[in-house]
Order: sequence, then C-alpha cells, then structure tokens
Amino acid sequence: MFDLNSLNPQQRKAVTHKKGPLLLLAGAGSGKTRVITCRIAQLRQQGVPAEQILAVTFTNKAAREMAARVQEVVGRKAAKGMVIATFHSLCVGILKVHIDRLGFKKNFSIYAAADQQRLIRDLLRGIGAENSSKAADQVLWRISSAKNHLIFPDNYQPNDRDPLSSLVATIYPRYQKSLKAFNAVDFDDLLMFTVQLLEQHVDLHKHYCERFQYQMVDEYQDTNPVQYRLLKLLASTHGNLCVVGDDDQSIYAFRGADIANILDFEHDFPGTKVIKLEQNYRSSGNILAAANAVIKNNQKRKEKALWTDRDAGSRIGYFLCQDGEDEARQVMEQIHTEKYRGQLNYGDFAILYRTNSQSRAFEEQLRYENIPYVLIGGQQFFDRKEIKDVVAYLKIIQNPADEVNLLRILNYPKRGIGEGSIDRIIRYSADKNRSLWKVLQQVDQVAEMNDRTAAACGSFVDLIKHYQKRFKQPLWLLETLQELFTELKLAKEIYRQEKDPQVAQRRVQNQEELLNSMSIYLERTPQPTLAGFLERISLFDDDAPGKNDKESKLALDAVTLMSLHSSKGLEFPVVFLTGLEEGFLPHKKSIYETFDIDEERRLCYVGITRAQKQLFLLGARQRRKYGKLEQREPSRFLSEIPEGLLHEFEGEQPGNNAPEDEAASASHFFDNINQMFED
DNA sequence: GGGTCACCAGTTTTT
DNA sequence: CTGGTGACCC
Repeated sequence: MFDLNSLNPQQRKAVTHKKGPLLLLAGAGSGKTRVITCRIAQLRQQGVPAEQILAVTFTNKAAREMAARVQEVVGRKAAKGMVIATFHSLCVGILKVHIDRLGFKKNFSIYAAADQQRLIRDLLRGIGAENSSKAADQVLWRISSAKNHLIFPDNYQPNDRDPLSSLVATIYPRYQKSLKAFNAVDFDDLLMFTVQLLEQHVDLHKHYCERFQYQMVDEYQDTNPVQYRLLKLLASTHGNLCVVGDDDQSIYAFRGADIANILDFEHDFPGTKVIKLEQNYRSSGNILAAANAVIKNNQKRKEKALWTDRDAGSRIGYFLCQDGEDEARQVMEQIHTEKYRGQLNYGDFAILYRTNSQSRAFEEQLRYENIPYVLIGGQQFFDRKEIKDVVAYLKIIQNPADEVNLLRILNYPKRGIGEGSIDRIIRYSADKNRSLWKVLQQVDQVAEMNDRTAAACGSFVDLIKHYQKRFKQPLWLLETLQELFTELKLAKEIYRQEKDPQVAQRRVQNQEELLNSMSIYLERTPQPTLAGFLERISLFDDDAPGKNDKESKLALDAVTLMSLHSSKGLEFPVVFLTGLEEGFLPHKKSIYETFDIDEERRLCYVGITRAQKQLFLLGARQRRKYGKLEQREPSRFLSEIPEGLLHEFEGEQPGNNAPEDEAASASHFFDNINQMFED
C-alpha cells in the first residue's frame, strides 16, 4: 500500500476525496500521476470494487504506465477488473459488444489516416472534384472536426462563405455510407458512435453508469467535445468524476481540444471540489519563476503558481545567435560543457522546437560532432507502406467487406489482375449493388473477364478463405502469420521493387517487426485472436520493440530532438528551447490566422517546464527560409521573463570575416577525420 | 508499371 | 531550399 503521510496536504486531500466531482488542477511536475494512482488505491481500500473504477487517458503509454503503477500499489489481484484505457480503446471495447445496434457487424475494421484518405480520394474522383492528397486531407480534416463536435452527416450545415464546406457537405454523407458498407469505422467514429449508442439506448446508458461509478480522466485539458459528452453521459448517475489536468498545458486546440472543458468544469458539474497542486518536484526555482512569469500573461486561466522548496539553481541561459547554424553550434557547445561540468549523459539533454523542420540544423550538427541523438516524431511505424500492405491482408481476412484494403492488396503482390480488370469488377459491383468480395467470388459472371484474370481472382479468394480458417486457430497465430508472409513472397516483392538493397532490407525487417509484435501480443493476451491483434495495432498500441517507439528511443543514451508538442509529460535535466523568435514561437499562423497567441504561450510554458536543472533559450537574428535569408525578431515571450533570471550570451560575432570562419570549420573537419582514423 | 521531371507548398498530431 | 506529388512517357 501507500503512505498518506508521504503526500503533501493538497495531494492528500485529492487522494482521500471519494464522492462527487473533483477538479484537480495539477501544475507541471506536481506529482499528478502519483495522486491518480494513490486515489485509485484509496478507493479500493475503502471498498470500491475494482470493476466500478474507470481511468481514461489519451495515450497508450499513459494508460500502460498508470496500469502498471496501480498494480504496484494495490497488487495485481485488487486491480483486476479495473478499466484503465485510452478513450479510443474504451470505446472499441463498448462498440465490440454493441455496435450491431448501429447496423455494423462485430468484426468491423478501424480505418486510420491512410485508409481514410484513400476512401476520400475515391469519393472525390467519383464526383469529379479535385482529387489531390491535399484536397482529400482538407476534406478529411473537416469531417474529423465535425465528428469531434458530434455533427452527424445529416446535420452538417455548409457555410455559403466557405467553398470547402459545400464539398464536405457532399462528401461527408457518402464517406459515412461507404464506411458502413465496408463495415468500417474511423477513429472519430469510435467516440462519436459510442456517444450515439449511450444517448439512444437507455439500457446501455444505465448499464455503463452502473458499471463505471468512479471515473478518473487524465489530461482533461485536452478533451474535445465528444469526449466531454461521453464523460458527461457516464457520470450522469453516480457522478464521481475526477478530472486531472492543467489548463496552462492545453496545446491541442488544433485537433479539437477545447480548453473551456477544464475552465468550465465547476460550472458543468455543480458541487465540484477544486484542488490545486502547485508544489513542483521537477524544476529549480529560476526555471519555475520564468515559467510562472510567462504564463501569467494569459488572461483566461485558472490562477495558480508553481513553487518549489528547492534552490533557485543556475540562471537561464539565453543565446541570441547569428543564424540557424550558429544556434545549432551553440547548443553543441553547451552540450559539451554541461556534459563535462555536470557529469551528465547525452540522454540528459533535449532540444525542443516548434516545428519539425527545425530539427534539421541540429541533426546535421549532431552528426558532424558524432553525438548520438534520437529524433522523435516523423513517420509512424504503421504508416509505412510495407506494414500497411501486410496489415491490409490481415484486415481483409478479418473483414472482407473492407474494400479500401481489398483494393490495396487485390493485385499486390502482382497476381495478374490488372487495372482494367479491377475497373470492370468495381463497375459490376456498383451496377449490381453487390460487394466487391461477393463479385470476386462469382467473377465469371463479370463480362469481358478473361480466363486468366478470373482464375487469378479465384485463387485470391481461396487464399483469403484459407487464411480465414487458419487464423481461427488461436494457438497458431504466429505460425500462420509467418506462413502468410512466406506464401505471399512479400520479401521477394520488396527486393524486386526497391533498387537500393539497404532500403529494401530495412523494409523487410520492418515487416518482420510485425511478427515480433504478434508474438508479444500472444505472450500478453490470455485469449488471443486475429481480431484482438488487429485492434491493438489499429489503436497504435504498438508493442513492437521497434526503433521508432518513443519509449525505447528514450532509453538510449542519446540527445533527444523533438517538437514542443511531443515533449509534454516528459522531463530532462537540460533543455534547449530553440527558435525563440516571432514567427516560430509564437508561430506566424497563430499571429495572422488563428489569433491564438495564448496557445503558443502555453506551448512555451510546456517547453520551459520540461527542464529540471538547466534551461537554455535560443533564437537567431536571421534565418534561411525557403532559400532566402530572413531577418528575425526575438519572441515576445522572452520579454515576459524577468531579466534577472536570464544570463545572456551572444552567439558568433556578426560580420565574422569569412576566411577565419572557413579556417575554423576546416580545422574542425580535420579533427573529426583524425578521430575517425584513431578509432 | 516504373522512372523522370516539373511544380507546389511549407505548424503542432494521441488514437 | 526541401520533400512530396502528379503528369507524362517509355
């Protein structure tokens, strides 16, 4: 168990709160995860059955960590039956049981971005609209945003002033209809349909209110309107809703998060008890003072101020650099100095920036200096073509109605079903109003289908049916997957297509990661099924020990490079907050288009509060952008930090004569060459 | 079906 | 300046 005396007074109050709505305003580094786990333990101790406890997070990582810590505190047995899940997996769990009430079959597929985009592009082509990936993304973005606001296709109102919205009004209903025909739902549907189910079916609503009498929500400031509605529904009978969050760290407005959810919580849930956690256990005094000074410029916020009983620590370094390269070099210099001075590892440093494109200058410099680094963000494992191809097979085996994925693999690897034949099959399917899968099974009825193509379709159908049977054997999932790889000769196909053998090898290895993923799934799941495996990977609950996993990346001893958004929730002894210039932070879009400087300020606040011991702020006087040199102004947020907290450095002297510069970098270059030979 | 070239756009992104 | 995409050609 845990010791109440080890908590500070506010934490203790939060942990012992039992009934009624609770708003926990948890500042950065205030030990909120600890409070959540202890509160769950406390509830159990007071006799609340595990089954009645629900804890919701945004990310799989957060859910996994919370589950692990709860188990640590209360023990495995007392934790059994609790639901600690992401919003999405909670909803999948509910839909898996009840989605037939919405007219879907229970083996429904989940469409991720790539599947969605393919479908939207098909639909755009169908109405003769511009079918570029960017047009599709725009439409998709609007549909997603509608769904986040619980606007169903028949309620979508196009806006006369906005040409895109009339296109969306056309596409959205068709998109939704296609999804249903394919027995598929997208990520936003998972939430929207769950809300719909609970709103339309009183018995289900009642059932889940009784089931989950105590709810805890982490990162509540990031909830969007659907999530809010879902929580409101679940809390409507017993109302023991405890939300934890920090309005100052709300940085996801662009994807629908509504900061009003946390600001208005007391109003929305009458009788709310509010507790502020303001003692910070992460950062030194100067860092907190800077963070507080910046964030207090936001008007709409819950008043709070972080404090610590630790030392002020060293002052915050500010480097006004000549340009982007100079900025990168200053960071390197500080890494060398601080690493030596503080006996630190490379893993203790993080370089943060507003936009991912800013990582390049740092990457180049780090590589030049032979400093190990990891780049967080970028292409996701399951977004890679070779992975999507294999997953498409699995999805078809599970749900042959899924036509987006069916078309993806019908002729991959090539089996002699050309574009023309595919067109004829699609047209026949549309004419007769029969599913593609059905048409493929009676392909001889399609006119103008030559025998060879018909035979190819036949063997494709047989292949899928064969594996449908094979994958029903839960004990042989891994072997069957291996068998599928071998039968499809996927590795061969990749080597054939990809000229660069190294790239090809990497892609084959990526596919093999999927086998690892499966074997981990088998180890952890008492009753494994193909559907269960697909659900995991569709929800990005990526167990693959892949190099692209944020957690395993952070385990290496390497400097971390990531966007401010990705950094939320993490901490590092030394943090470099880079690109502190007008146009980057605040970003120019926020200045001229969305007019939400406050969100940028929160982003800055998130960056500052990642630092434990040492914070460096950097910005450049000029920067090369889109090929030409641009003058830059220091960020307005810098002037919000009291001067006494800062220690200002100048970067390279302006007008440094070129010859000297070249000589310096040349000698550096030879140093590195020499080092290489010494190894 | 694949390779090349011209053109365009350029914030953040869990699930 | 880059990377990604679409059109076009073999």
